[in-house]
Amino acid sequence: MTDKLDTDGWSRLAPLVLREGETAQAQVYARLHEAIVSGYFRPGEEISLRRVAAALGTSVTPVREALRQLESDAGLTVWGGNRVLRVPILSEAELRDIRDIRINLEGFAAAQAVDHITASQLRLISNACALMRRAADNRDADLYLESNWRFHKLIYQAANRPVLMRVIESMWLRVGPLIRLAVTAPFHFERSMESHDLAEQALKERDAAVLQAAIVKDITDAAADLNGTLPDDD
Amino acid sequence: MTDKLDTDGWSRLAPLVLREGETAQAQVYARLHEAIVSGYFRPGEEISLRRVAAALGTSVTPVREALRQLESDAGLTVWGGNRVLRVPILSEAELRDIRDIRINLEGFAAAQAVDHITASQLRLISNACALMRRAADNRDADLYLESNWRFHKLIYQAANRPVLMRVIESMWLRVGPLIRLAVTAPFHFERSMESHDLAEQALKERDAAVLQAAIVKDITDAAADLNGTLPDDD
DNA sequence: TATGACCAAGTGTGATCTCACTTTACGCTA
DNA sequence: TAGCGTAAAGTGAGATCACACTTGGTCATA
Repeated sequence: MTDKLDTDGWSRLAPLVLREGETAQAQVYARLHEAIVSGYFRPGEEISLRRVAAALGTSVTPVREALRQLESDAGLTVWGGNRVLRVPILSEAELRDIRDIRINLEGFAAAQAVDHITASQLRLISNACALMRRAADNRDADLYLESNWRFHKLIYQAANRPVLMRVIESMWLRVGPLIRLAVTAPFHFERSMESHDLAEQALKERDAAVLQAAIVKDITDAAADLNGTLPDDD
Repeated sequence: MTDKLDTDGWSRLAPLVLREGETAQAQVYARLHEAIVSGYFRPGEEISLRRVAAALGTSVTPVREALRQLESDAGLTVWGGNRVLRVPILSEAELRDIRDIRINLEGFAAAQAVDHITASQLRLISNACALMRRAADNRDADLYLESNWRFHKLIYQAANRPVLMRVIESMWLRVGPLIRLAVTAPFHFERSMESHDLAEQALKERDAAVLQAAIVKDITDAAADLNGTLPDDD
């Protein structure tokens, strides 16, 4: 049993600490959301109500609502006649679809960020970029993915667009399980960091056009690497 | 009791007909989704678990999951400390946010549609546009809203982008409760139909740039009218 | 040994119940 | 009459149970 758990993401799901003022359902959702974005679960892996409930130490009720919510966000999809939930296996068409949405929205958000960004926000972004560079040098995938998301998130948050931010997050949720596989692509770190450096520089110079182009390039390159992780024939 | 029901959207919620192969939860979600997009509920109106369950003839369990899903789509939001769900009252910032997302994504989808659209799809779109024109002439808000959504939906569907379509739908879900109020704005029908005619013509001529511009103009004009429906001070 | 039938374990779904909390309305008191 | 306090009704949250269904393995049979 334990050996099975060690090979997947279940072992990383620590029991819930119930805080007052926050529902169990919201915490379950947050845990699973983070787990999926971080790529703890492999594409195609089954997510069982009772297993999640057992791992998190709650009943199935909050878990069901959280899973339904994730299904609504397309972070999970129902599978067979059994209606079991699985981490989605994206098709090439869906991946292209997501890439183009990201290009449109994240490019727009980045351009908007230039007008509103503050010095302290810029400092946080630089820190995230530096952390990401160190992770890339050390080939530390976990740290890289975490700081990569933080880097992008901080930029888009500077645009001060809550609805837009939420849509962008949902796109990351969809590609989350794949990103971990993509960083193993040859030269992924190097090419990705080129775009990130470019973006950071453009942000400092408040050059919206260059920043947008850098973000678009980053997304395009990443999508190409993601495409390489797809099964050849399916 | 009945007089109260007639003034809001509850009376339009007919009891569920349970079909096999489809979960009760999915049907509840579909019913409420349609009701919100169609503007059956006013912004700020409370949606109670037990009232929905009673109206639809099910227990609260499927309703809770459906409502949670709608909350995830931002079709509903939690209100006070009571955690009661309400139809969202959009702020000016959120409305602008949604407008810009729509401009980016629906403009892109329309441009993509030009390359893929078939003759039969074009015919359906023309039909929807004609229906919408008739509704505008008759000042028939219900028919107008329905055919308006069908018109846009058919165009975007021609782009053949499922993920993109879903994101666009979620934006319409958010503005749904407001749209019904916006059609009462002066000259809304006339101005809106100008853009629609322009879009239909561009689609026939397969002119992506003109089509995209027409869609963007339609969204921009509608957003201006929607802004007029917001409470003056809140 | 290969194959088919059956049984057990696991799955999501939906109903029901209890609980804590908020809101509302009624009645008592000053 | 105005104000306050209490009780009742309504709210969502969470746990638990029964049910139908799928899946997996095992055992018996050919």
